Amino acid sequence: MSLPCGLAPEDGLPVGFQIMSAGLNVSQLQAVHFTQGPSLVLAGAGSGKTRVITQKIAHLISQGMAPQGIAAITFTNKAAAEMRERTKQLVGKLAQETLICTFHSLGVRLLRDHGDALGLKEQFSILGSDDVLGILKDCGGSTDTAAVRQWQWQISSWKNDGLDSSDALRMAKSEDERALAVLMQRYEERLAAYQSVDFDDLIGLPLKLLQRREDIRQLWQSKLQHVLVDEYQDTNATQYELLKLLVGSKAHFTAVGDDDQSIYGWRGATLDNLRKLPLDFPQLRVIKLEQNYRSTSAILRAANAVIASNPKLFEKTLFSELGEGEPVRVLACDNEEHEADRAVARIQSLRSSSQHRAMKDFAILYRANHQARIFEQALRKAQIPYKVSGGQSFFERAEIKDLCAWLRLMANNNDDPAFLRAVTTPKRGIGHQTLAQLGAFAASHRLSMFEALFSHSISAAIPARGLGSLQEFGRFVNDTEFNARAIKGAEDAGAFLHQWLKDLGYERYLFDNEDNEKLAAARWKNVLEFCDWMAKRCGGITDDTAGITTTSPAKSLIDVVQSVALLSTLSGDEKEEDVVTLSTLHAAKGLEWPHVCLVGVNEGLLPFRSDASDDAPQEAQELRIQEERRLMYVGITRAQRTLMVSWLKRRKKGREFINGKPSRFIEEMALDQATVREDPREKLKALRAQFAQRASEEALPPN
DNA sequence: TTTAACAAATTTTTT
DNA sequence: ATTTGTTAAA
Repeated sequence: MSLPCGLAPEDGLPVGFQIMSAGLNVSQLQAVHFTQGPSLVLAGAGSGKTRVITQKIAHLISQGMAPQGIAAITFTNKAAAEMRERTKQLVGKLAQETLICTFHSLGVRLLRDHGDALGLKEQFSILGSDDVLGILKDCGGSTDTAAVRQWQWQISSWKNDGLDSSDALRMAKSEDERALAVLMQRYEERLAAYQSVDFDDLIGLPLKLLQRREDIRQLWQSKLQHVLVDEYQDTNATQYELLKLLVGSKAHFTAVGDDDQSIYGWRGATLDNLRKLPLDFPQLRVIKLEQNYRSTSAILRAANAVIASNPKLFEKTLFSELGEGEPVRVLACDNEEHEADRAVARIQSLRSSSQHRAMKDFAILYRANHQARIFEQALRKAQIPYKVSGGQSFFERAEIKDLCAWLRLMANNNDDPAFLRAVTTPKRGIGHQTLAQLGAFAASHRLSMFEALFSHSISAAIPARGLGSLQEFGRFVNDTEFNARAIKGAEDAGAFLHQWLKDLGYERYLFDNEDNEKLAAARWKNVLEFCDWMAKRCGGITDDTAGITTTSPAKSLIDVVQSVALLSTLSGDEKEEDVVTLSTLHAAKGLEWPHVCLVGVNEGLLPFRSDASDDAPQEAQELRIQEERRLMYVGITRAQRTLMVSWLKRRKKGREFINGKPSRFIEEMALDQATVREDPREKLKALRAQFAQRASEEALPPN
């Protein structure tokens, strides 16, 4: 492949450079080579963005930059893992020195190192969102899950905008907001008492830290020579502020993103960050990657047509040199079952046609998780292997959460959510009555539940019977021998875990509490798998817990479990299985497949519409639609060779059936009328139905 | 007071 | 269909 004109870099550059530059196009090379200031790389879908980032890391190193001085920040652990892997392929072991992690794990790192400046012990806990839900229910005295979710959501968005409870209180416009701000304050106090942080704090607190402590800020600014941010369009206000403080006035950073793929507005991401970048950094170099290496022209044309209805932040048009390809297919289905059958039929027919198509070449993409179910059934019936991504994560499983709660509690006795879970698994004669009493006592004395347990005045508050079992539990948790082994026992972590499970009687507990023998066995298997995974993590070979690479030789169980809240899948089990993928559109971002079925593309489903969103102001409605449109764009651009888009003529909504309308995005794809025809088999079926009906009409005597 | 059995409600997207 | 809240039994 010939190098682009004017940029032939052979002379005057370090050895190894030519290998690295091989195969990059002009704009990609520009993006890689611009290192002396801030740059924004607008990377269209499939334009080789990960390649640019990894090549840039390699380039910086080859220019003599210390690998430790480079940070690459992503949003998901998966993206971080892939980036580390691909960097390793370019620079070898040096990749381990580079900080390649998610925003959240970077936050963890900052807080573990410097959290004491904010009154946070090193052993703080990270709360998952259902821990948070539980705390808010307790603080707000409500059991209405839906309502509390709303509070949780509002508090989270305040935090994402960089507001704390006093800001919220000051700015509150209604009585409701004031009440919520007060609740938020109570929530903050609780977290402080529990020595715990939530997901949003993992960004907000490090930001606070860098704002307040100049010494720490200096430390990091001099440590980091270049920061690369992946999926920049997904950053929220606090993440942007954090980035600015990390890079300092030198502003050596590379933001890589695509405004057309911004689909996380609902969790605080804002395109303002993209808009503001050229204003905040006038010397910003903007580079566009417009050549797509993934999809055929037919697919890309549909994608461009859809996104054309959105206002443009930066003008850019993707093009492909992979040829026209198969036309995009649109399919109208009678109902969900029919749609699932059609998707299965499509997979089967493509597989039986000339080329050898693997199962892993296919993906079925949908808007919401619950849509997966019907496709699972159909695939199972057809004996097609599949995996569901973006469903329930391994660490969400009850049995895994049980174990994590135990370990968390050992690490941080003040972790009340962990306490509440551990104290009742297995059942030890302690019920909500006793726990409510303990909780009330703890709250009134501003203690965590564990502290309250051994407080001297506790016996007055709780009947002796319950207190006895509680304190026995407390002693077991703090069993010195166990703790010592958990904290240092790195090499025999596996053996320790098994011993501990036995002492706990966890296996018996699982089987006693589940009358379905098989299910209990599956759970137990999960537990064992989890233990193996933990043990491996503690082994100290190469460790990348929560996306942070550390070279420390051995880690304790406690260290490992503290980052589990950030993980969703057991990393390392990413074995390439030859199976069909079922995925939400959100979880599909960054991935690609030769053949994609985009299903349930209905008005109300793909531009998603909830009853609540109806009475939102006009402008907000429009922004919502734009984000849904980007979601459609993401879906279309996942496909390499063929794309089928289907919609439902009748669909279930809640309990009853309603008539379905094709999504407005289907029309926006501006396909040739000829391609929007129904599948030939579909026609045949319709004909048959007509025939049958006519026959029955004839058979029946008129009236 | 605890636990197990039973009834009812509920679905956007996720670090 | 799964999961949460309520009620009844132990």
